[in-house]
Amino acid sequence: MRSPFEDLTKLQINKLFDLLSVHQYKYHRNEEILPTIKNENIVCIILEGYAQIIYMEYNGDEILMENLYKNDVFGTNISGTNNDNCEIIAREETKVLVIDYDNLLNPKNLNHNYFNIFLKNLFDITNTKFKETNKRIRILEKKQIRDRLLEFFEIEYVGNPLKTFQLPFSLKELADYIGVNRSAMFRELRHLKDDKLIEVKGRKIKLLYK
Amino acid sequence: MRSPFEDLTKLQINKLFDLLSVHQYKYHRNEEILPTIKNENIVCIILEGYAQIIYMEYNGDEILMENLYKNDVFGTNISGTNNDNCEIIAREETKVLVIDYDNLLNPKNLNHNYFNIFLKNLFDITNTKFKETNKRIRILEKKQIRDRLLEFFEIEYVGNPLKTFQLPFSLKELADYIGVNRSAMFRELRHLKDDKLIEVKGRKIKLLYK
DNA sequence: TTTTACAAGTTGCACTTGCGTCTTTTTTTA
DNA sequence: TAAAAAAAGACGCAAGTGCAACTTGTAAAA
Repeated sequence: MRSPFEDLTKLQINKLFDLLSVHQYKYHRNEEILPTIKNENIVCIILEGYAQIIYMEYNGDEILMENLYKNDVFGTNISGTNNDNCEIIAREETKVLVIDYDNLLNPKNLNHNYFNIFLKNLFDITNTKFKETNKRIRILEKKQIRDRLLEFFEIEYVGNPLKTFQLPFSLKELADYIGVNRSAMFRELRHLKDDKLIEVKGRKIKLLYK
Repeated sequence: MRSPFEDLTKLQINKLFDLLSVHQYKYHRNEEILPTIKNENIVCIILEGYAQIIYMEYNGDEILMENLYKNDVFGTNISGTNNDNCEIIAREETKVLVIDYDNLLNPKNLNHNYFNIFLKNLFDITNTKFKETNKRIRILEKKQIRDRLLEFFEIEYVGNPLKTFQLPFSLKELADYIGVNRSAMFRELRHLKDDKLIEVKGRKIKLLYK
């Protein structure tokens, strides 16, 4: 993950924090991050540690929305994932930087070169996240599990001449990612194998079509 | 829709176009936009007219991904919607501005105030789009039509004290938006009515719960 | 007005999927 | 190394959904 502070010196970073009147908070393992101000328009950066965005269903179910590691950017105006029904939980000792979004858009800031570098970095980082989200939309729009899997392969494969790739996560997590029941996904993977469209060895998948 | 050129004078906009060595293209009704360079990292802005992003399924189906009106921003690094399998079609006489994404991130540009204003505008616009996309993800993640509808109401309702709102589009389009079969959605709306959870009058929906 | 087109609404059926439950395998922790 | 936990894998069943085909309503075009 690219750092939002790329191309900035230590001195510039300090100036930036001052300019944006940022706040820094520290959280312990399993502590909730920003429970009080989560409805403000803010942008946050993980300076250290590891946290998770958990979405609370109206029926009480909890869904893992996002893993947040060092340099990850999140916030109401960035992803919209932390709304009323979200909890952000530190999973280890975690340091978070909080920036007011409206302050971030203040035209006066644009006079400072270090701010502009920072803005450019944020722009690039959020665009990368946005692209990932749109990939997922293309998958979730499909009505059938088979189509979702094939779309996922299409996206992961992207012209890899070996037609083989390693799943970036477990099959259980893949089921969550493509939004289907785990055991139903297993069944469909088996059908794809039976139809000689793919080969599966652990997390390694080989495409036999195309 | 907010303009990417907000807070910029005519003169500044001209300077900006020069700095970014932008290209302008003009398309006729039903002409494909940028068929040749669609795999480049670019950011585009609709200067005039109206276009659509169409996604081509591997089975030949065509899906409307996005409507693009004046001032709309799109491109490979912005939404990722225009990839290999996408066509962008002008639906009337349409003028498009094309900017090279890497050029947009060139640190030298940051010395120009008008560029920084433009960057800030783009940042804000794409964040707004990103938030919308994340709303849709929250809906599409649900496994059942009922849950998708309730999540949609949750998002549209957002504390409206009247618990009543007007659908921003037709029921057919709503079915596409929440990614389910139209007639299955109708059935589920009826069930929600039968269970006295909602009242429906045309496109007006009243929530009876909460 | 009549015609045409499209959205809204209904129904039956087949098939897909979610879900629970179970066994086996692999990985992690003690 | 053993024990515990998590992931992988399988399966039956009921519920939910997609799909096709149809009717009704409504709004635009001839």
